[in-house]
This record gives sequence, C-alpha cells and structure tokens, in this order.
Amino acid sequence: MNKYSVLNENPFGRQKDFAKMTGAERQTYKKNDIIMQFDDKRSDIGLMETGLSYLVGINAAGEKNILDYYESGNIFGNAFFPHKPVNLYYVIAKTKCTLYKCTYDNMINCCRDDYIEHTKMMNELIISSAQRKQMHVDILSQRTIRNKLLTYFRYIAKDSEEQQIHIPLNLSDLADYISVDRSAMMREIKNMNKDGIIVSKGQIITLK
Amino acid sequence: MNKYSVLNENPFGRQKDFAKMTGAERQTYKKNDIIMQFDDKRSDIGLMETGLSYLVGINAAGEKNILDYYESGNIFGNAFFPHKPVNLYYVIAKTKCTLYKCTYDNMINCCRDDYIEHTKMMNELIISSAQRKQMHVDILSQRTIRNKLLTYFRYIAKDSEEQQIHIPLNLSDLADYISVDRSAMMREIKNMNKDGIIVSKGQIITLK
DNA sequence: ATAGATAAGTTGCAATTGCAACAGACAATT
DNA sequence: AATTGTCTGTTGCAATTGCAACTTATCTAT
Repeated sequence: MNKYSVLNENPFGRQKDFAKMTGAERQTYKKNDIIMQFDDKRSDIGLMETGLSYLVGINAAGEKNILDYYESGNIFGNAFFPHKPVNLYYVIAKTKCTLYKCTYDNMINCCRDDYIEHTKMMNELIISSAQRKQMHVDILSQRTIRNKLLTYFRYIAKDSEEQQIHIPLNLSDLADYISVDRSAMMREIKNMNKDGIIVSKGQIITLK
Repeated sequence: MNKYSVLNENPFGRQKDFAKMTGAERQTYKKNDIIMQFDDKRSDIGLMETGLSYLVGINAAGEKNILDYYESGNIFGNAFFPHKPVNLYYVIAKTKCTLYKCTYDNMINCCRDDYIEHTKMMNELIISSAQRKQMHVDILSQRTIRNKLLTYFRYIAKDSEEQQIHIPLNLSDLADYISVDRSAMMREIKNMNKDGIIVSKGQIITLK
C-alpha cells in the first residue's frame, strides 16, 4: 500500500488545518457559480469542503470538456497548470459548494514553527492533485469506451468493500470526463450489462 | 505568466541540488533498461539528468500505453500514483539515461537548516509533475486526432520563438502518447499538411 | 559495407464511435 | 398540480478511427 495516496481519503479537520496554516478564507458558492478562472494572472489555491465542482476546459472551437472534478478534500488551482495553457479553463460549481481559498504563496511560505506538519500536509495535498491527474490520464489513454469505463470503475471501487460503486458524476458528465460521446457510452454500458461484466442502474454500478 | 511553471525549464544545477539535499544516488541506465517498477511496495523518486525515459502502462489485455515521458529535470515516482493502480506500470529507458534516485521519505523529510529553499524546490518539482499530467489530460480529452496533435504542438511551442518545434518523441511513440493509432495519426498529419495548418517533416513541425 | 532492426509513410477495409434526433423518467419551481 | 428543465435511455446513419499489411527510409551494430 502506498501510504502517500490520498485519493479516497478525507481526513477529519484537513480543511480546518489548511485554513489555520495558510489563512485561507471560507467561501460559499451556489450551483453554476464560477469558482475560479484560469485566464488571469493570480494563482489562488482552492480546497473543497463540501459539494462538487468541475474543472472545465474550452478549446478554440468552443467545445467543452470536463478535465477534472473536485469533491471534499480535493485541491485545485492555477499553480497546477502548465505555463501558457492552450485552452480556456474555469472551475464551476456543479452543486452548492463550500471551500477554502488562499494564494499559492501563502500555502507554500508560512508556518515556520510547525513547518514539518505543514510541509507534510502541503505535499500530501499537492501530490493528491498529481495522483488524480495520473488516474485521469490512465483512463483517457484506454483506446475503447469499455476499457475507459472499466478503468474508471476500478479506480473508484475501494478494495476492501464489495464491488458496488456509486459514481459521483451523472452519466452525461461521466461521458464528458472520460471524453466520449454520451450516447456511445450509454450503448457501451448496455452492452457491458448484456455481456455480464457489470450490473448497472444509472450511477449505481456493480462490477462482476 | 505563471511563475510556478517549470514545464519547459531546466535550471542549471537543479539535479545537483536535489542530490545534495536528499542524498540521492546518481545512476546510469542503458537503452531498454527498466528504471523503476511500480508493482512493488517501495516509493522511490527519480529525477532525470540526461536521456529520455517512458512511463509505460499495461492493461489487463496486455496493451501498452505511453502515459508520460521524462527528460532532463522531470521527476517521477510511485508517490505520484493513486493507491491501488489498476494496471501495471514501469519506467523504461528509451535512450541511455542518467538520473538521481532517492526515497520519497528522504525527499520530503530532510534539510532542516535550509528548509525554505528545500521546500520551494520540492514543491516546484512536485508541481511540475502535476503540470505535465494536466497537459497530458488536456491533450487526451480532445476528441479528434487533429485536435490532440494541435493541443500537443501548442504546448510544446515556446511563445517567444518561431513556431517551429522539434518533437522529443518519435512519431510511433507520439501516437502512443496521445493514445491513437499510428497509421491514423500519420494520415491526419498528411491531411493537416494538405490543409496548410502545419508544415512537417518527421519530428520537425512548423505551425502555421 | 552489409545485414538487421527500427521508424516513416501509405492504403483498403472493417468497426467503433460520434452525431442527430428522438421518447420517457425524474427533479425542481411556481 | 402543472410546467419546465435536466437527465436517462435508444437507434439509424455517417464518419472517423483502428487494424492489417505493405513499401521505403533510416539508424545501428558487427
């Protein structure tokens, strides 16, 4: 077991510790609010407390993609973007959201006294972001819709429990996240049910 | 400009500083050597000095994908992987490589005296990894081969210089990296030349 | 220098996937 | 309770993409 993996963790008080260490401000957004835009020069960091938000990218043709999604404990920000991104990006509230926001500088340069705890926590947070992207790349690099879905499901499934999973995204948005056409994905889910690989009803899926 | 972006940077002495701070060991690998395997419990960190290496993932069907590639200054390691990866992964030397290796613990917990420099450097390194994955996700989430290629090219192109770029991967491996069939990619490159969007010869591409 | 291996480039054909356009279910709001 | 909007689920058809099978070019090592 990789002890640095925080993908499925949400340690109690993590957001509160974050706020105390960085001076982050607690904010509330309602559904469809823009939480953060990445076309400006500022480099804020957001840490989700409750709700669900999307990182959306828009390419030159105006096509939107869900590039990442954030739930309680997930971190996001311009700092995790390459210099000179080629598309437009923003984080939007899918549901009502509460989160903590601070500047990247505050996150990195603070808390001289308890710097060990601070450093460990910051690294955990930053690495969790990299881990999420690695998972996403792993999904997207699968060549068929079926393998994209299976890879995603296996990541979501926790090993110790039964193989029934609840997908945090609705099926329309899941199709977007794995970057395939929604109707084609629905067709493939139907085929997977027919082939006995999964049993699914909406966002509830049981792996066989 | 995002001052935390290190995608295209390779600060002089970065690897040497890394080694000094972490006690990392310098290693040499020849072409096709396995540099690191992610199926074990250890959590080593690698920092490339020279050469080119690939992060390769193999799914249950035995299909291989190039999930990432590492050149001078790039960092990689198990720590950037989600817990319980669903496929097999290894880092393999595409060319002769030199790199520095240390444990993740050594990278994170060392150098109390100059911890500010250390913290800044470690964060820069970790974030560069997240940035690379963000770029990759951005590429993979494009729905057509043409848009995958254009997104990749625009990331590679440096803004201040002319729009001629040299791709570090050969075309076979590029197809793998953007997760499309090689012959289909070649066909699309031909079409893009025909349409006047690019002028290309092998790995040398000029954006129009 | 030559052979062997690796990579670039091409094309026909098949298959998956995307697109469009539906109907029906469900949720939210007045 | 009715209306509006969002989401699920389905299918025919078209188009992109993948696969297979080549040839030619380039690199590598003996």
